[in-house]
Amino acid sequence: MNREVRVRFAPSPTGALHIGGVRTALYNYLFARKTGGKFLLRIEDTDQTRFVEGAEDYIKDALAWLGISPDESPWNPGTVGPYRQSERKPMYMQYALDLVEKGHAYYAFDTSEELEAMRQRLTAARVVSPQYNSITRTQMKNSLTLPEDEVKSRLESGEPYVIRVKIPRKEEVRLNDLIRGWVMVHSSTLDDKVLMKSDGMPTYHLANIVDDHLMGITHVIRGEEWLPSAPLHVLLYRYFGWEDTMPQFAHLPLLLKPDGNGKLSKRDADKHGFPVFPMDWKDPNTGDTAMGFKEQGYMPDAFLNFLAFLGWNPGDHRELFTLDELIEAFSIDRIGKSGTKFDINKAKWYNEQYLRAKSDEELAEFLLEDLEKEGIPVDKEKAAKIAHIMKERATFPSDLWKEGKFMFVAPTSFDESVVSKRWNNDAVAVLNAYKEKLSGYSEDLSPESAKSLLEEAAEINGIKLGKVMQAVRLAATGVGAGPDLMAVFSIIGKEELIQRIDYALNNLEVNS
RNA sequence: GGUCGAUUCGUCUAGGGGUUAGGACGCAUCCCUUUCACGGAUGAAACACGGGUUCGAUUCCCGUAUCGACUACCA
Repeated sequence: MNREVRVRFAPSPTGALHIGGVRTALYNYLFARKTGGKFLLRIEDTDQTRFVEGAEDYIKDALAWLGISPDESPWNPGTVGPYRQSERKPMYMQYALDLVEKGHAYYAFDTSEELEAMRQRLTAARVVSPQYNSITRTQMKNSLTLPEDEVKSRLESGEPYVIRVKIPRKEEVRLNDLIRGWVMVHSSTLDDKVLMKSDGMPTYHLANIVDDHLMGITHVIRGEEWLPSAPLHVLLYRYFGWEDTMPQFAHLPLLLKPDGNGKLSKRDADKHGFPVFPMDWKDPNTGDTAMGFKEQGYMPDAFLNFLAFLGWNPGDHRELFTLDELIEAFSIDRIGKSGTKFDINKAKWYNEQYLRAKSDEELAEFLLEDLEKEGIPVDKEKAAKIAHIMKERATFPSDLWKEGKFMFVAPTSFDESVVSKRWNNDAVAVLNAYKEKLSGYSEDLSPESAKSLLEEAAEINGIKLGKVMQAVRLAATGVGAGPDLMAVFSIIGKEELIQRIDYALNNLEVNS
């Protein structure tokens, strides 16, 4: 039985797509591409009370930003649609009924108060885990305990009901997880989960089995939080008679908080000042905006590379992978088992690697954008030159402007520690001489000419250039560190440089 | 509490019955250099614990501990 691989990413539109979800989508995508299969996107919106406006668009946009493109989705449907569970609503009841007919499910009429009372009763009786199961269902109001005609009349009268799966009392359920190996669970620890809710919508458990079956899903790659309910899903496949086409399961390790323990959450993001969402997300209910990797300056290829390595590795020492290379190298058996703590430093490092690999022209585009916002007109050629000397020291594209601001704006204040250490009579003498040399120089300043003029200025004063270099930098940029100074001079130009030297000479005092 | 899962440097991880336990991020030192950064070199840094099995265990088995997930008419 060699079916075409079909995998799905099935988020629910209840808010921004979490980074863990993005990684799940990525692994599904990589697996599909690697195996020549299909990657589907299915929206799991069976809980109408949790629907959040804009969440679906967010999922779509976030995946698009990263280049994780579904082969089938609500926006480019294939032949097994619809791709939103809310739109598939009419399909589910017949399957639930089929299970009732086969004796694997039953109607239950208990109100939430009655359920609560049951739990309290069991807790009081010191039952360790109060649940609706093979024991307790005999004391509840359902089609197993009620007379047949009463069940019928309740159903006909329109009384609200749910359909629950009837979990056998004693049975060993086993499943062979692609990542974890054999997992065995005894049915006595499972409960009679609700399959159909009283609002006529299926729960996740029913919907995902029915849809995965109908959509021809061959592999279910999802988060570890689903592992405990996986045995239930196996049982459902069996009850439906779909065991021979049951997908294989792969439960991914969780993404953990960087410190301490627990699942990575938005709270951690705020605490540590890094994003957990791919893009900015404005909560329509609170109006709060949560920051995204995109807006923080992470580039999609870098972010993807970073994400792929959170729980997976290629088995060799390579670190930098394009999407195509990831596809080529990917395999499920190289996914780790244990939870992965989130380290934003690694994300930054990846971003730096990708930033440096970009051409000066590409980076100039980012810089030009920022400059336009600041109202500073600069031509492309100059922007590219600046990008060239700045990119080795930038983490984000926005650093080009932030760290290179002095290229456009003359300093009006000077780093005190550098002033006190380096601003001396020698520096003043050299700068005065340099100023004159510059004034007498008729051509455009190149890095080479800037340097030779400076060397001359030092020489006529009998001063070694190295001794005053820091002061020269200070005068021109206001700080003691930065990219190659002669390149900077060439870029800002002769006139600007003279003005800056003048300003420094007039405003800085030589300490004795 | 119960069920399930996990456990190699601070972090991400490779490895797997006999290794100087490898790499990456971060950190430190040195080199390069007009500074910072980049780059290069070097260094500190790990098999959770206890029992087995074995000539030999970090690796296999069993416990313990710790951490996590799940335990809804949420997904």
